[in-house]
Amino acid sequence: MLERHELEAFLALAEELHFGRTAERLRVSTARISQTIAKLERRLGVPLFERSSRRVRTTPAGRDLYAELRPAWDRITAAVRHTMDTGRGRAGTLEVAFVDAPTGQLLVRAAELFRERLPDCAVRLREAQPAQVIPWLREGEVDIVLDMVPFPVAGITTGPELVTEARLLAVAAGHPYARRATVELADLARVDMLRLPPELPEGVRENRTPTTTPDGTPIPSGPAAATYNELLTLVGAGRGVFPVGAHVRRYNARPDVEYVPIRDAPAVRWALLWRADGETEPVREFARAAVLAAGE
Amino acid sequence: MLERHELEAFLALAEELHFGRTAERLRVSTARISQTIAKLERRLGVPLFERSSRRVRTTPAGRDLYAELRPAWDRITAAVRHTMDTGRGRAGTLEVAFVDAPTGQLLVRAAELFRERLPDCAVRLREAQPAQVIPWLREGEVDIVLDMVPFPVAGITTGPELVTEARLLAVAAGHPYARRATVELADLARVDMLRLPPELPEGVRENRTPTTTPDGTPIPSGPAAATYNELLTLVGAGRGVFPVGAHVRRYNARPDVEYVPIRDAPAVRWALLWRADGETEPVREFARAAVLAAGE
DNA sequence: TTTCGTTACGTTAGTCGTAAAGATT
DNA sequence: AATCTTTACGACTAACGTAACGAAA
Repeated sequence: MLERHELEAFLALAEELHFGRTAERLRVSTARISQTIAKLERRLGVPLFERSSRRVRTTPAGRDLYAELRPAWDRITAAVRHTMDTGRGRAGTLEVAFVDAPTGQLLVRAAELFRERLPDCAVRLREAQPAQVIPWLREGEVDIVLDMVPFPVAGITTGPELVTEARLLAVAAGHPYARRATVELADLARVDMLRLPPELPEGVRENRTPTTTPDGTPIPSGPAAATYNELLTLVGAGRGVFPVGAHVRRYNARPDVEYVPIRDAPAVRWALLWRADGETEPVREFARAAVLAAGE
Repeated sequence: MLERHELEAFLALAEELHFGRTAERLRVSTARISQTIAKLERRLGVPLFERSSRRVRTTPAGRDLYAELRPAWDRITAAVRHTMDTGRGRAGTLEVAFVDAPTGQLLVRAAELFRERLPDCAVRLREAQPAQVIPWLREGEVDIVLDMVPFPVAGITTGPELVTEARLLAVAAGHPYARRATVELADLARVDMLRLPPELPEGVRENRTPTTTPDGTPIPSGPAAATYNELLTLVGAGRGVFPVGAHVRRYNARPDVEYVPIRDAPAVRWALLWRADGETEPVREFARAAVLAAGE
């Protein structure tokens, strides 16, 4: 027994001595920390913390346990990190994915620069669908993904921003907006916004496809779609609109879709993502190479 | 990352070098070991084992990882055990439960003997319903339960057998079997067998309330009930029959229920149960005391 | 043909967040 | 009254077993 999440909750709480900060640090709710610690104490049969709503302190048993657990757990995480570093290191294969086909171009250049620095580490480049990004990173299916940010997901690190571009609205060629030079966020209240798949967390979806205009007016929802081709096909068929980055104008020109700048929308930002505990030397090196490639 | 079950699967497989034995040792299916290791290797990006259907060997990376993880994990488990021992030890409270009221008598005597050996460790005795035994042990709500065995549940240890007694069939006072000196297992095919709650695992329920006679004839099922009082009430109301230990004849005599020995049924055996990783000094001491109390 | 590891799939335990309640200063 | 922890509850992830499959001797 003694699950990983219990161990980490105990160690973090013993250091923070505050449920709220512990929860924040571990990116979970305070309720979860409370219940995790309570269950652990029941199982061990010993109170590990004295707490009131004002003060949290370790008991002697908690102090002793912490003194043993902290170094042992550090040793385990260090060993795992070392295994990852050497295994996927200079002789392994770095798995890199991109979410939107055109942005993949940047990664090809990055891979060339990367190869000069770590010639023995191969790079494999593939496309990921939006809903695959999180499970693929979590399961180690890929090491790095180039995706839009912000990407507020626990356990996933956002690397340096590589590209910033204007945000355009993809609309059907025959749509009234298609003839305008620009639109505004407020205009979205009068069109249907296509949706990303429900597997994506709320924070990510809201950033890509807002549900309200800046003044709070709801934006109607259209159908959901899993891939960019599906989305653009739906746009072309007049089923709704979808915000995209400016590069699609060049890479995804289609007769049935027009792209209109959204005057007051925040820019589209692209960055590399990786598993927080998967930050190996090749990952860091690839991130450096990608920054160089983006600056060219 | 690196969950407890992954860590233990890795360590066990590195020692056994055999998926089947590893699964058996950890009390899970071989399929689970295979998938757990595969996922771990994907996340680390390194093969940890070379395997064919004939031979399993560690890779160099697996060997190195094992050398670090084994001592660190041992240190963690030892620290947890030490915390449990001292916390619930000589100055704590041992939580003991029994499933069937009359068998609780034995525990009262055991608690007296226990107190002579560990005078500073209090004993609290309570009754548990059949469906509570597993969650109560798992969550540390109780440390020891006196229950019928066999009790084939992962993570729960069966201690020494304390009592063996004849198995009787509880039948309604007016039932034809009530006038017989004995019945046989084959006779069960012609009555409704009351059922224990579905939360109980298959192995435990089948032992208490068989679904077939020895020659494979199905035994009809009656309603399920959660407590012994409910069960006996249903028996008295003619809703079905239920196998019990001989002690109920003395402790649960009721006008509406008769108890008839089942000539060819295995004896009812009682033993202490505890969480496999909750075997603290007080637990071992209480088990010794219970053996002495049973021998009186 | 037997033994052993892997893949596929449906089930369920247990972790999760939200929200409301309770406690302490 | 404000701040912090605990309890309650419904949702969903992911670990689980069964069973069918595939590979090696």
